[in-house]
Amino acid sequence: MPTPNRQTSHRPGTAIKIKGQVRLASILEAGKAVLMQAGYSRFTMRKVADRAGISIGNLSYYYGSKEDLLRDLVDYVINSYLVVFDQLRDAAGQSPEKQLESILDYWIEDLGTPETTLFFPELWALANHDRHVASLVDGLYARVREPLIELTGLINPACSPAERQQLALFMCATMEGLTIFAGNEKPWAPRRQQLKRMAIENFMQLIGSCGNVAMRTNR
Amino acid sequence: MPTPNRQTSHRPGTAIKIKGQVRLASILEAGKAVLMQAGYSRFTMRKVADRAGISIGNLSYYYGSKEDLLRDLVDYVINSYLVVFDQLRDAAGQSPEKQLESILDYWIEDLGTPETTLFFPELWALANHDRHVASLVDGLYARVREPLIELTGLINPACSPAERQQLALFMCATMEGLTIFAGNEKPWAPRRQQLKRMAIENFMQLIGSCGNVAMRTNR
Amino acid sequence: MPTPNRQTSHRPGTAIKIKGQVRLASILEAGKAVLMQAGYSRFTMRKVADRAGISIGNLSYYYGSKEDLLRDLVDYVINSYLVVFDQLRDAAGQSPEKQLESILDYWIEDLGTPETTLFFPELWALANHDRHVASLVDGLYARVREPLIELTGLINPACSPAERQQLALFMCATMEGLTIFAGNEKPWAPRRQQLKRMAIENFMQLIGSCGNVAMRTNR
Amino acid sequence: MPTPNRQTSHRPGTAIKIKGQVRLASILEAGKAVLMQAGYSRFTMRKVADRAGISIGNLSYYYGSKEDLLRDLVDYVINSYLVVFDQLRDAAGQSPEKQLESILDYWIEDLGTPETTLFFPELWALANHDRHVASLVDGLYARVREPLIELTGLINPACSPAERQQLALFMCATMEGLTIFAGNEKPWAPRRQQLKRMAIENFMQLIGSCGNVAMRTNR
DNA sequence: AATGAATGAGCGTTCATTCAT
DNA sequence: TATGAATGAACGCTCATTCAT
Repeated sequence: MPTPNRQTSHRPGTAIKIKGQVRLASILEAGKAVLMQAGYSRFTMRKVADRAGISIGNLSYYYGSKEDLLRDLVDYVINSYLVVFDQLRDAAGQSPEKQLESILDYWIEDLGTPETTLFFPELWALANHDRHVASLVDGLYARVREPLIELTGLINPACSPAERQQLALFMCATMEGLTIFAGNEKPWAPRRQQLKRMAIENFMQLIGSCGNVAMRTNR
Repeated sequence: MPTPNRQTSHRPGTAIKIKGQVRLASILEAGKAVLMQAGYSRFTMRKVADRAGISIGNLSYYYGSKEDLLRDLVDYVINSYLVVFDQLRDAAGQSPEKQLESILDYWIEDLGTPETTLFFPELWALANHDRHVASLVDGLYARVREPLIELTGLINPACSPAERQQLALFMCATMEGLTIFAGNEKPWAPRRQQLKRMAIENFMQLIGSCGNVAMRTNR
Repeated sequence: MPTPNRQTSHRPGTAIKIKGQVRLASILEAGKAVLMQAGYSRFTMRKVADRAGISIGNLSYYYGSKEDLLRDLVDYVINSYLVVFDQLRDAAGQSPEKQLESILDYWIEDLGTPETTLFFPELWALANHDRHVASLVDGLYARVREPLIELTGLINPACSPAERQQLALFMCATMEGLTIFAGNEKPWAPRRQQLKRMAIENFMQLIGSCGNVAMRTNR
Repeated sequence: MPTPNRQTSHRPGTAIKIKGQVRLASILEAGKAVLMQAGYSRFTMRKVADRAGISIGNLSYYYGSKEDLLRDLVDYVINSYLVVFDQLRDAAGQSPEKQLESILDYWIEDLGTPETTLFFPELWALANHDRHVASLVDGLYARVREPLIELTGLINPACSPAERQQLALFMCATMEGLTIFAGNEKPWAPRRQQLKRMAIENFMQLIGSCGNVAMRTNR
């Protein structure tokens, strides 16, 4: 499995020396914090520069435009999620059911963190207005579905590839939807564990019922 | 079932004559269009005024601040969803299974419209940074869950109230999550019908398995 | 002594009926309050209308422009001072010294009121940028000096008319200067009585020394 | 005697290089000119920027708010008066009477300049609505009274400290009051020299009569 | 690699003013 | 007389961006 490839958008010729690379990282971390705390509508170059402890002039040296910064930022954050997801996948070694359960378990715990609760809605809204962000988001979810598709096939070999993809998408939808209701400080946050159990049991049943007559009609 | 109550935030003393009320409506429609097309980060008073065909001065006459306009706008759009949802509920007359199916059917069709696809992600992002919007959104979903909870109880009387609430929330989460993946012009839009069928079958199964031993443990 | 003539600037054709005259008076009172509390830089038609309990539209019916309102307002307030001053003058009947003393006494008490402390500095500043206000202010002080000039002549007949005018102006200057330092809530307000005594004694001495060699040279 | 301390309110991090300091000075000069010519009610950031020959953006770079600019401006102008006043005090070397006379002479000449005639009434009006300006003005006059108090004591040692303070305040009041009547282009401007002589003689007499029975009663 | 200085467009908002009713 | 509705200019201020150093 390949390490996620980052597509950097910073100004060519910058971030060449080590100091520059460190600075770049601090800018992206600052940008992430600002985006999460303020939301994209109040996401400004000044705030990012301030939080990174540099001047706006210097920020402009690395990112010639706000758009470039945003894209790099989205790419950066998405990749950090992918890295973790890939690690999760590698650290398997158990039955496919257990592996799936552990992925879902991690996912639902993560969706309860402030980072994920705040970041993803911004991402979804952004994707609706920025094609580049949309394609990054698509790429993220495609990668996230990969282990789901794989494990679904292992759990129930009767599942066709198309069914497995749809199942993976369905699980994704439920999990992302739960972010809105059971994310950090959300009304259903106290019931997160029960929702987790319901999701896992439901998904297992769903995978099990795959290949049935009902699911094959009219497709 | 009560008609949704709108809490208007426009400047007191305005929208008193018919002309003003008409204008107010046109402002809210314009605001909705701008919010959907441009996203909240590019949602400006001038754009709303332009689209409503009035001057900024006149927009300010009705809404003293952007915040007021946004709140009224969110309230207005949310209420228009509630109105439809309440109609859906009233137009029942069939078996609870069919009623649930028709709600889900409507829901998934609606989530494929540009309006819903564009509006809701903005709402989720906004709710993370504006308490007032957050409470309006909470209210919306509470109302949306009502018929779900009711029908779940009719379909499977073995379901406890707590279970029914959780089930309703779970269904909500899945549907809203599908907006991101199968909304208007989204990658999975062509598979919307299959996803609909999967959702309905899955939810029926889920409701049916309610009250089982597996779901009752550790709660 | 003539009653002060008010030069009204309200729109011709308005304030014809009694209701209109009453309204006009309430507008002027409202304007006075706004000017004192907010200062001219924050003196707005809206605030005046609000305080008068009418709409801006109706305020515009009476005063076609802010400038007109301001002029009428200044005229109105100035006249109210003149009315009191004239009463003071009429209610004399005592020795000229006592009369002068009673005028100065009233003056220094008045300068301690919030109205006078707040209104006059606005007037002085306004007069520097509005010729019309300047001439109204000049008229006010000319009238105020009249009894001073008269009494000075009665107290010390050796005073030439020119000297008497200069003396009256000098007294005016001191009193108005005291507004800045010993007006309402000003640092020297607690010492107002001592300052009053100092002023009265000093002016008496000054009037007494009029006609002396020292004051006549080089003029 | 300490050099007056300026408390600058410009945005931290600006005016660090020489160019910035020069710009700051030009802004303050521009601001002074605008305040004097237009009055505070028409004192706008744009006018100041225009007069300083810079963009509003750049003005905002130095002063984050109009309030900050105004405070710095008042502080700046007041300090320029204090600098001159302190020089006047230092350049003594003569009899206390002559020193006092030279201060009053300078004062009354200064009050005839357009700068002083226009600036101070704005200051008095401003002080009524802005606590910060009020305290700067209080500080100014406290410093201005210092040499007056000192010289009064030298001229008439019978004067108690309290009497000397009151005398100094009284002289201040008269001089500031004269600004309104005999300032630049004011009706009494042609009689400024005679008023000066009257003031000086009067103050000398007043100082001389200090410590008398009349002045000591009831205090 | 980094900064302070500068720009100009655009923001939300307020304002005096006008007008139909 | 009085109001609600409407305008458009101007306000203070923020913003992304550029540039010289």
